[in-house]
Amino acid sequence: MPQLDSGGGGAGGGDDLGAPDELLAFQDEGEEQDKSRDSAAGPERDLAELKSSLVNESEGAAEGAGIPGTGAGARGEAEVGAEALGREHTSQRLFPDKLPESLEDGLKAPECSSGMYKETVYSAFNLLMHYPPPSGAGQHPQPQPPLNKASQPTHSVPQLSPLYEHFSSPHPTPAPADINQKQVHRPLQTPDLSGFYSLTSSSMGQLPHTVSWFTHPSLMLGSGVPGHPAAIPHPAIVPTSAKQELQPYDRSLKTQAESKAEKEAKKPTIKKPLNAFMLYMKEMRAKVIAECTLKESAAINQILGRRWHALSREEQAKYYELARKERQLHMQLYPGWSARDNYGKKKRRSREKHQESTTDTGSPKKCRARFGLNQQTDWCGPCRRKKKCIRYLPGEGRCPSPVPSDDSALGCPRSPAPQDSPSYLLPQFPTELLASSVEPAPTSTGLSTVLSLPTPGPPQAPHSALQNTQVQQQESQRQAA
DNA sequence: AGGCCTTTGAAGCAG
DNA sequence: CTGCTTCAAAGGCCT
Repeated sequence: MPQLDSGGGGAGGGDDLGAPDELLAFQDEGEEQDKSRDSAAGPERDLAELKSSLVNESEGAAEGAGIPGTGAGARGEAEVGAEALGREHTSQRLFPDKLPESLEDGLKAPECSSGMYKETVYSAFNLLMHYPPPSGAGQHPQPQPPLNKASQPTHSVPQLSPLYEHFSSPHPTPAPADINQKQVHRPLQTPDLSGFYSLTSSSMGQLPHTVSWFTHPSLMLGSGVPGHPAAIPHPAIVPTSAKQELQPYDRSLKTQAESKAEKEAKKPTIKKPLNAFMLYMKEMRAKVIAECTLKESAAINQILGRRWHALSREEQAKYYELARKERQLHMQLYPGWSARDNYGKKKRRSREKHQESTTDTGSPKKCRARFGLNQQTDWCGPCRRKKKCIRYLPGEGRCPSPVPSDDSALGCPRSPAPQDSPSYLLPQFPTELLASSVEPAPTSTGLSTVLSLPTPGPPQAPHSALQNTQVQQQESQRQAA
C-alpha cells in the first residue's frame, strides 16, 4: 500500500535519495510504478532541488510551512519551539485510539500491518526536527506528556528544528572547550549544539534515536552535571567496551595518570551515523513490535525492509533527508572522523580467532577460488557463510533454488560441517519447498504469519534461517498430524 | 560474554 | 572504476 498522496510532485528520485539499488528495487515492484507516474511531474527537478538546497531548503520549507524554530526568527521562537516539542513528542507515539485500526489492518494486510505509514512515517523526521530550541531551552522542564495522547493531532508536516539554523548559520557558536579532549579525542571545531540536544530526562525517553544522545551517562559533555544544558551526548559516541557503557566518562578522567594503553582502551568509539533505513527502523521498530507481537529483530527487520520498499518515494525522501542531516551533524561533531576508524574493528577479532581455530578459507570468493569453484554458481560450502553466499550466488543476489541439503551436493569438496556449528549455518532447506519456491504456510505464530505473507518486494532468500526454522516446525506439525 | 540473524545504505577497501 | 566488505540498530537465540 505504497499509498499515500504522493501527488504533489513527489520528492523526486535520484541519486541523492538513495542508492541505485534502492531505486531499482522500487522500479521492480509493480505497484511502485504508479507512484513513479505520480512523481513524474518533476522528479528530476525535485531531485536537483534536494541536491542543491541541503540547508536552505530546510529553512525555506520550514518557514513556508510556518514551522517554528527555523529561519531568521528562529531564536525568537524558541519558546514556541519548546512548546511544539512537547506536542510533537507525543504526536510521534502510537495513538491508543488508532491502534485497533492499525491492528485490524494488520490482520488483513501483509506483514501483519498496514496503514501505519501515514501516521508514523514522519516521526523519525520529526525526531530530529524537534530538538529543543537553542536559547535557555536546555533547562526547559517540559513536563513529560502522558502516554495517552489520543487528543493530540498527528502532524503530517515535519517541523524543522533549530538544528537547521545551526547548520545554516554562518557564525556558529563555539563548542565547549573540553569536548574533544575529554570525549572525542580529536580536534573539534564544532559549534555549540547544546541548545539543540539538551532535553529533560523525561522527554528523552520518548525519542528513540536522539534520546540516547542525552541519556548516555558516559557521554555527557560540558559540566558533567546530568541534565546540564551543556551536556551533549551523541549516540555516535560509545565506549569501546560495553561494560564501560554505564560508567560516567568523568570517572575515566582519573586515568590521566594511567598508561596510554588504558586510555586508548577507554577511548570511546564514535559510531557511524545512521543511514535512512536505520533511522526508519528506529522509528518503526516499536510499532512493528506492538502490532506483530514480535521481538526478534531479525524478523522485524525483514518486515521493516519490506515496508521500506513499500514506502513512497516521498516518504523515503524524508528519511534520506534526515540521514543526510545526521551525517552533516556527525561531520560537524567529529570533523576528523572517518568510517575507516571503525572499519574492521568488529569482525577482526572474531575473524582472527576463527582463522586460528578452523580452516576457514576466508571470504566466499576466496573460498571458491581455493577450491576451484565457480564464483557465480557454486555454493560456498567450505566457508559455511550463508549470508555472504547469498551475495555471490546468482538470482539477483539470491540463493539458487533449490539448494541441496547435503554437503555432497553442495559442490564443495570440503569436510562435513563441525558438529558444533550453529544451526543457522547448516543447510536446512526442505527440497520440496524450495523446489516449488513455495513459502512456508502460515502458522498460528505471528512470526510465521508475517514471514509467509506475500509482499510486493523481491522474494526472500529461501534459506532464511528463520524460515528454515519455521519450515521445520511446520513439517513436524504436518507429520504429527 | 560474544557472535549471529536480518534489513538497507554509506563508506572503506582491494583489484 | 567496479565489486566486495564492513558497520550502523535491535533483541532474541545460540554456543
